[in-house]
Amino acid sequence: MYKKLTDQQPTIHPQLKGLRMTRQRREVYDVLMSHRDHPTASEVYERAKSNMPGISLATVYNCLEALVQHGAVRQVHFERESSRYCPNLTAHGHFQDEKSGMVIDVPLKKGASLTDLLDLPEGVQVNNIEITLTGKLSN
Amino acid sequence: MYKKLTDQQPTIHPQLKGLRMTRQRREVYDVLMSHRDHPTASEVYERAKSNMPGISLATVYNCLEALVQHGAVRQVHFERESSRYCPNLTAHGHFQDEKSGMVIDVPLKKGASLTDLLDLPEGVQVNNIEITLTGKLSN
DNA sequence: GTTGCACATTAGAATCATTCTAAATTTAGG
DNA sequence: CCTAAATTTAGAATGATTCTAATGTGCAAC
Repeated sequence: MYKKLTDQQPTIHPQLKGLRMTRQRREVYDVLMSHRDHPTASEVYERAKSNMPGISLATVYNCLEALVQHGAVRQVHFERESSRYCPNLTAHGHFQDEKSGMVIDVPLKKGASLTDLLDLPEGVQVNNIEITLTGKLSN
Repeated sequence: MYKKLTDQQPTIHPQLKGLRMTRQRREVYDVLMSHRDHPTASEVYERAKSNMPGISLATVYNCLEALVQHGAVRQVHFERESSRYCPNLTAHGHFQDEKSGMVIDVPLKKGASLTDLLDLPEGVQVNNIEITLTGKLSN
């Protein structure tokens, strides 16, 4: 279970080193770490408001951007739907159920590496990879 | 070299079977097949206008959607940028250069299959896969 | 070859996620 | 405690895409 960040214990989390810690960023980070689904910015906003009623949507966007830039959180995209945010930093892809819209993490099999599946041209430096699947979750 | 579709020779292309062939759909399809880069809807619109000045942007969107539904063309997404359209129907991913925005196809190594790299839960039916890489094209 | 009608096209308005703006506030270092 | 630089905020702006409703057209059936 994720333990909420407090003012007393501000930045133990390695991913947040070097990121100026504001109340709003802490709250947004807590929202992501405690639910661990794949909320959109608006969903994060709704959740954050329950603890911090005055927070604004623009701030939620700003905080999410800062967390993404620092590598504390990843952005996930399906088509041109709203960006979703994922705190799982291991190499993995995402599956979205077409009916419900629900997103789940899809781990890579261990030892597997995407880059040796792909025929990349010489001299490219890959900074980010997204693997997104869509389909039906029959169960 | 792709040979333009004509009214005389309307629908030899297997991917277009069952799709009602209008002048506009033919034009949009020709644009995609003859350049084979990864244009956005607006770029397709600009190119289509040179042959068919009266075509509208809404129609280009409609035609692209129809071609995608029929599996004649694929949509490609980078973050929340405009959708791009790709006539390459083989299994492959896409790489986008961060500086220029240019997109290139990244083939899978032969014999390779993405699904046996991934630890998918039981009973999921995968209908679509996108593999998108971003980074620097150093050369 | 003609016809009918379901499906397409069109211009412009509407939508909606996201980014921008500029003023007020807050953080963290000294 | 003070200050500079960064952050927050409400609301406006942006921009890709979709919607609307009126007009036009492909093509299957005759």
